[in-house]
Amino acid sequence: MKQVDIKERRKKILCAIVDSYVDTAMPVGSRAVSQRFRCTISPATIRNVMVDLEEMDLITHPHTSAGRVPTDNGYRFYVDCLIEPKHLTKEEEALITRLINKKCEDFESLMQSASKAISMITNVAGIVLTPRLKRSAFKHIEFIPVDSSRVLAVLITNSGIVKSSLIDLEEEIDKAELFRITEFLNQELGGMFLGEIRSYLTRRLLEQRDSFYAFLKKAILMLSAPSLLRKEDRVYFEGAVSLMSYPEFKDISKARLFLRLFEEKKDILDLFNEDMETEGIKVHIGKENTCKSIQECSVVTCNYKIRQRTIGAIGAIGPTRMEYGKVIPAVNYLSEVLGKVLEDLG
Amino acid sequence: MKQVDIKERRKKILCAIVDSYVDTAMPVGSRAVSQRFRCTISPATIRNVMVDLEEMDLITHPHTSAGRVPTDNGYRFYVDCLIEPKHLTKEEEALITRLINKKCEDFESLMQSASKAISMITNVAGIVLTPRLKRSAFKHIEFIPVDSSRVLAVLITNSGIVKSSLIDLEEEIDKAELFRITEFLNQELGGMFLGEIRSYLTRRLLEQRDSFYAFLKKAILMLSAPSLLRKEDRVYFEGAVSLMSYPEFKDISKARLFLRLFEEKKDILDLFNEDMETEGIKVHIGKENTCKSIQECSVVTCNYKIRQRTIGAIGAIGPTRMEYGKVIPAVNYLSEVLGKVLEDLG
DNA sequence: AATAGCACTCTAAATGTTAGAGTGCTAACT
DNA sequence: AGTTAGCACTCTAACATTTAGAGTGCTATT
Repeated sequence: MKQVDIKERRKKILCAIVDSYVDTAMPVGSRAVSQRFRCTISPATIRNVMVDLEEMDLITHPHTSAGRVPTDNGYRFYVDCLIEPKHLTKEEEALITRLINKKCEDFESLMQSASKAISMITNVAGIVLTPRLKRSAFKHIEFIPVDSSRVLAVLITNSGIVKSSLIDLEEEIDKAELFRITEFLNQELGGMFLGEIRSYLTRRLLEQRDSFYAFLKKAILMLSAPSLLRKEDRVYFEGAVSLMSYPEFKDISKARLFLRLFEEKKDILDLFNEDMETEGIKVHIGKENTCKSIQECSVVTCNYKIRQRTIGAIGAIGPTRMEYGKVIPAVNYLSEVLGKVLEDLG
Repeated sequence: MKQVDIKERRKKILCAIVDSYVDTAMPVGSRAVSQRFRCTISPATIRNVMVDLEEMDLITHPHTSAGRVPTDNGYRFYVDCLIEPKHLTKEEEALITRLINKKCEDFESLMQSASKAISMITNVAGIVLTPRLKRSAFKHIEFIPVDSSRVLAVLITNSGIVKSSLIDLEEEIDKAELFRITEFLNQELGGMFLGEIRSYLTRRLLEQRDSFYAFLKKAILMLSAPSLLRKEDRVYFEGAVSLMSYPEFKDISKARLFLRLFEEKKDILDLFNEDMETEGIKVHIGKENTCKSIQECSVVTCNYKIRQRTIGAIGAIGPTRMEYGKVIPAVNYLSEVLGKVLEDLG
C-alpha cells in the first residue's frame, strides 16, 4: 500500500518534470516542481524522489548544480504510462477540416494541406507519405497515342492517384489492338492491388498459348514503364523551418543535420514504410531511432487506410521534448480524416 | 592616360578584393591584396586605393581595424564590368548531362535533377520552375469516364507536362458526345498556347448558334476544371540545406529567414515570373531584391525555351558572396540544356 | 517519511586583459 | 605626381577572472 503510494508520487513528479521541461526547455529544479504541486510537497522531498528517478534512468543532470531533464527512457515511460490520450479541441478539429476541405479536389494540395495541418496543430514538423502505389487498387487504365510510336499510359487508382507515363513502343501503333488491350486490362484488373498485377499477369501468361500469348505479352509490356507501377513514393514535409526556432536547434550544425532529412528523404521513407506494417500510433523516442540524424528527435507515425486497407502513413517529427499529449491524438485524428477524404476522391 | 591607368588599377584591386572575399568570407586587408599581386604593389598604396573605392561605395569597413568587404554596389560593378563570362569545364558539362539524362524520362525527376545540377556546380541553391502551363502549347486531350457522372481529363502539352483533373459533370455521361467533344477539341486546339484557349473558345462561342452552341458550351465546361488550365507552377529547390554551412548563416535567425523561402515559395515565384519576361541572364544583388528575406542574398535567373518560346525559368540563389563567375555560366548553360531536353520530351 | 537548514558545486554572465590584424597619417623616396 | 615605409592608434576576438545565484546533497530535526 505504501509502496504503491510512493510509486504514485514518483509518477506524478516525473510527469511534472516532463511537462515542465517540455514547456520551458529549461532543466527543472526541485523548487519549480514543488511549486507545481502548490507547495504541498517540499523541495527537499522532491529532491529525494528525484534521486530515485535518476537511479531508474528516467531523468538526468546536465551538471551537478542544474535541474533535471527527462531521459529518453523518461519520455518513454511518460508516453506509455503517464499521459492519457487527450482529445483534440473543437477548434483544432475545425482547423483541420477547413485546411483539408479547401484543397481536397487536387491530390497534391491535399497531401500538402494534411502535413501542414499536422505541423500547425502540433508545433512540430508534419509528414505525409503519398499512398503507396503497390497497396492501391487498380481502377482504370487508358492509353493515349501521342505520335506514331509513342503512347501515354494513364493509370487511375482507388486512392485518387493518377499516374501517367510515356511509353515508347518502337513500332507503329495499331489502334485496334491498343483498344483491345485497354479493354482487356480494364476488365481483367479492376480492383486488383497494383503490387499483385505483375505476378498475376505473368501467371496468366504461362497458361496461355499461341495468338493470345502474344497479345498478353504485349499487354504486359505496356504496363512495364518504370514509373507506372513502381514509382517511388513522395514525402510531404511541412513545418520543419519553424522548428528551427527551438532551442534544441540553436546549434546550427544540429539544425543542418536535421534539415538534411528534407533533401534526403530516404531515411524518413524507410522508417514510415516499416511503421506502416503495424496498426495505429507508433512513437520512436530519441536514441530508439536507428537513423542517426534524428537521435535527438522523436517521431510519431500512424498508418492511414482506404476501405480498411492500410495504404500510407503520416506522422510528426520534432525534438524529443515535444508535446506528446497533443502530437499523438493529432496524428491519429489526421490519419482518419485523410483516409476518408481519399476514399471519397478515389 | 594616367587617369585610365588609375582606373584600371582600381578595377584590379576591387576585383582582387571581391575574389578574395568570395573565397574566404573574411574581410580583406591591404596586405592580403598586395600579396595577390605578388607584392608588386605595396599595402600602403593599396590602402590609398581602398579609400577611393570606399568613397565610391564599392567596398566598406565592418569596423576601423578590419579589412574591406564589397558592398552590393561593389558586387554589381564586379558583375557588370569585371568578370568576363567564363565557360564551364568539360567535367562540369559532363556532370550536367549525366544528371539530366539519367532521369529524363520522368518529368518530376527531370526538374529535380536540373535544380540539383545547378546546386552542385555552383555551391549555392538551385531553383527550377516548371514550364508555365499558360505558355505551353496544347498537344492532346483525353477524357476518361471514371463513373457514371465523373470524367478524368488528361491534358498533354508540348513541354512534357501531363495534367489531369477530375471533372464532376453532375449528369449522366453520353459516351458518344464525349467522343465528339474530344475529337473536336483535339482538332481545334492543336498547337495553341494554353493561355489563349479560353478566350479563343469564348470568341468562337459568340459566332455560333443553336445546336453547335450547346455543344461548344459543353466543351468549354469540360475544360474549366480549376486545376487543368491554370494550375499554379511548382518550384524545385535543391541545395538550400548545404548553404547553411556558409558563415553568412551561422546566425540561426538568418538561416530561418532564408529557409522560409523553402516553405513559402511565393516570393521566389514572383521574382522568377517577372524575370521570365526578359531574355537571358538576370542578376539581383542583395538589397536590389524587393523581397526582404533575400536582401543579403543574390539571385541569378535565366529563362528557358521550347522552340524559341520562353516557357519557364531557372536560377540560383545564395549569399551575395557567391562565385558569380561560375554561377552565371552554369545557370545559362542549364537553361539551354533543359529547354532541349523538354523539347525532346514533348 | 518528510522537512528545514546549510555547505558545496557549477554555470552563465559580467568584467578585465592581451595579442594581433589592420588602418590612417605623415614623411621620405622616386 | 604617385608610391612607399614607418608608426601610432583602433578595434576585435580570444582568453582569463570574478561573481551571483540556482540547485544540489547531506544531515539533523520533526
